[in-house]
Amino acid sequence: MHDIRTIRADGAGFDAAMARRGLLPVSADLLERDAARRLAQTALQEKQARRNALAKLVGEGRRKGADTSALEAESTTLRDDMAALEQNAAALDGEIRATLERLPNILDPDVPDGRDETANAVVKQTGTPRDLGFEPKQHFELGEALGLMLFEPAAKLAGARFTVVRGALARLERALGQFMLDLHTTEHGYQEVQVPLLVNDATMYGTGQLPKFAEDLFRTTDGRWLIPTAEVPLTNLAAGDIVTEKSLPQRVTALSECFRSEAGSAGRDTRGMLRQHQFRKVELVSVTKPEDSEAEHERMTRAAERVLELLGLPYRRMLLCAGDTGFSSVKTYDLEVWLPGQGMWREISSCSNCRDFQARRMNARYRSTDGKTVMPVHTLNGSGVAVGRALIAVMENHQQADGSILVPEALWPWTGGMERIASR
RNA sequence: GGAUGGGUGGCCGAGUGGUUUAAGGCAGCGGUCUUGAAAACCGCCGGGGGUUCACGCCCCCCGUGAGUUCGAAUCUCACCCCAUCCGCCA
Repeated sequence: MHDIRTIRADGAGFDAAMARRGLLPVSADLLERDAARRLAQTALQEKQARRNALAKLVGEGRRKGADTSALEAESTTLRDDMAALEQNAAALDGEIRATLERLPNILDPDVPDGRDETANAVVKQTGTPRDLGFEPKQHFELGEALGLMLFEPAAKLAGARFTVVRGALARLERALGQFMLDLHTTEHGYQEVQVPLLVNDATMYGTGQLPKFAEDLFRTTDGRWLIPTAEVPLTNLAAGDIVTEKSLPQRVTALSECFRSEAGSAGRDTRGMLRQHQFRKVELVSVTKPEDSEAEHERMTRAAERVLELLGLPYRRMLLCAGDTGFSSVKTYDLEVWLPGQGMWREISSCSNCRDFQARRMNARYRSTDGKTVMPVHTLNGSGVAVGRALIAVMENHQQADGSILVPEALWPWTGGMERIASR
């Protein structure tokens, strides 16, 4: 949510920022309504002041036993005028708000121009795709051959975009999640949190899923929403709070199920478990002072990269272009992992700095140590990393010619020493 | 699902129609004292908005929304949330 004052200060600059997102100018219309709103509000407040004064006079008059009927009559006539002005101001305020809450965040100057993912920039690459010495298989070929990754039963139970994983592969996925969680809590300073997977409207609004992206979400019959990422509950932990400057930064992480309707991606990635209605993800969320968010963004992205490095997975860090950067983000790094079976780099993590955009929506603030100012915090979120996709990446990168899969050594403590997954 | 009790500033908590301009405490900030710290004492100290070059002045906010009234934290209605007990339940 944008501060109308920044638009007042530089409407042309704001329009230029929105143009980078491919949006038409809105500042002139907004400022016109803003001026009208303030006019109505000022007039209303003058009448409220008069009413307050009259009420005081009536009170004093009655105590003395004086006739106050003239004062009361004036106050009564004020009421009608006030109601009209109040309605006018509230309507304009609602219109301004309705526009503002659907406008995306202002992009960081670092973000390259571009309409889609083809304009994303490679920031760096770590590890190189290895020549396995044989024709690599895709994860679902490996999984089905092992008899441990099943799509027919999932379709029977729930439909398309679900997967049943069994046995050693199920254990491997569980190990991946535990490994990531333990890494971030013990080495990267994040506190583990268990969060609700069902949340209310206000929570979805706070992180920016609502009101614009309801069609991407699942809704329950009692009006709640299934979280598409733990970013939603983790970030909203700060909603409505004023915290002390000293308590920042706050870093939290959760391993959670995520639910996405995948509306609009019909036909994409239909084979395998790359794009599911339900998947697990370890999420990282940081709340910082404004001046710290940029450094925190790098730090968080490094934390996610560390996961891939320890798993021996080649990856590259992408800086998303204007057209590919999400609604709430000013700057996003995607981590793309190499999938030998697919022969492609695929997203496995996305780390975003939202600055004060979500904080304003959810009214999350901090008080400076000198007690003088209260300001919105900055919020950041990143996958650290997607567990289901990590399972795919481990399977495809560590597959052997015989169709077995070597378990990365980093996972052994969580796999009970299981070092290889093979059919038996 | 049923019953009862609640929701007041960063936190706790008083406040049942008009000196509430929301008491008091805690925390925080500044100061006195001290080698330093603590304690004690003194002062400052909620949020949002309008207006003003500024000082300041004004308006709104006591869970949310309607209503009654000259006037509402206080009265009425609806809704939301929390706690406890009962029922059901992993």
